[in-house]
Amino acid sequence: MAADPLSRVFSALADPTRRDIVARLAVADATVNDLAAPYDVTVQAVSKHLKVLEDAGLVSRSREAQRRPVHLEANVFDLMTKWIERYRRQAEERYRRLDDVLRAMPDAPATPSPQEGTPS
Amino acid sequence: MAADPLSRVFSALADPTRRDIVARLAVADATVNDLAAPYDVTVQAVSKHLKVLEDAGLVSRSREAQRRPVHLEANVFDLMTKWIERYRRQAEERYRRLDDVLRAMPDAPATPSPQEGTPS
DNA sequence: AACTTCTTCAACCAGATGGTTGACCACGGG
DNA sequence: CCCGTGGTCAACCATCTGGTTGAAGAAGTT
Repeated sequence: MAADPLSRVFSALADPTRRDIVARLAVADATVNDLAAPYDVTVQAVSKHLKVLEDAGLVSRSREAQRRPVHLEANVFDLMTKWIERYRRQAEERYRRLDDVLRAMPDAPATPSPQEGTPS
Repeated sequence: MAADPLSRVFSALADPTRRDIVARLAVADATVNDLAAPYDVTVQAVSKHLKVLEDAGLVSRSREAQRRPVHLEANVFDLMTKWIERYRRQAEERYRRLDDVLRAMPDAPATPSPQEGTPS
């Protein structure tokens, strides 16, 4: 439970129910009961899901009478996006470089494309 | 284990070791033994991690003599990025709209901007 | 003060997860 | 042919996770 922030965010979104909750919170804030309605699990289970999302910083809960409206904190998405983009870009960059190497291959017979394989 | 693709990808990246493996594969393909070297866990454990990454479609393993070079499939990142961006955008849009509503508040005494507003 | 509503806490349970050890399979090199 | 190397499979273990039920806290309503 004491994992790094990135792990918590990824882990929180690794559950379909929690992703659905996030999707609905993107439209409007909602109470725990509202959020629990569509699913056939108990309210307590949804409360637990919200705790996971809250620990990940994806959601915040305020107080309003006996209700606890849940609010989506979209800015935490940045953490993930940055991580993802970094390695995606890096991988693509590497791919591009490999292409260059292949294209500039000095002692290649005649651009050995996969289609015209040497017949054993 | 039979979860939807998005859950598998998020879940796969919810582990620091696996994220580190992805980070290293973004630089260059590597064998299981190479990948296992830096961590103080057994090679079998790393092999399991790779299986998780493979099931998520983040990684592919080819055959080359007795070695099994692991390759990063960066395109699967798109799945996540799309999901994230969608709801981030939606949440920001909602935020913006709320701002508009507040700004256009008809029966407001004198344009209650956040700075000078009496926040209840 | 008593009651109802919204929510969380606590204890429990089944199944997934991350790790271990030990055996095994697939190669290439003597 | 046998052996060393690279990798996986199988069984086992501790812990985490998502769900349940039951009780309790917090804040309005009557």
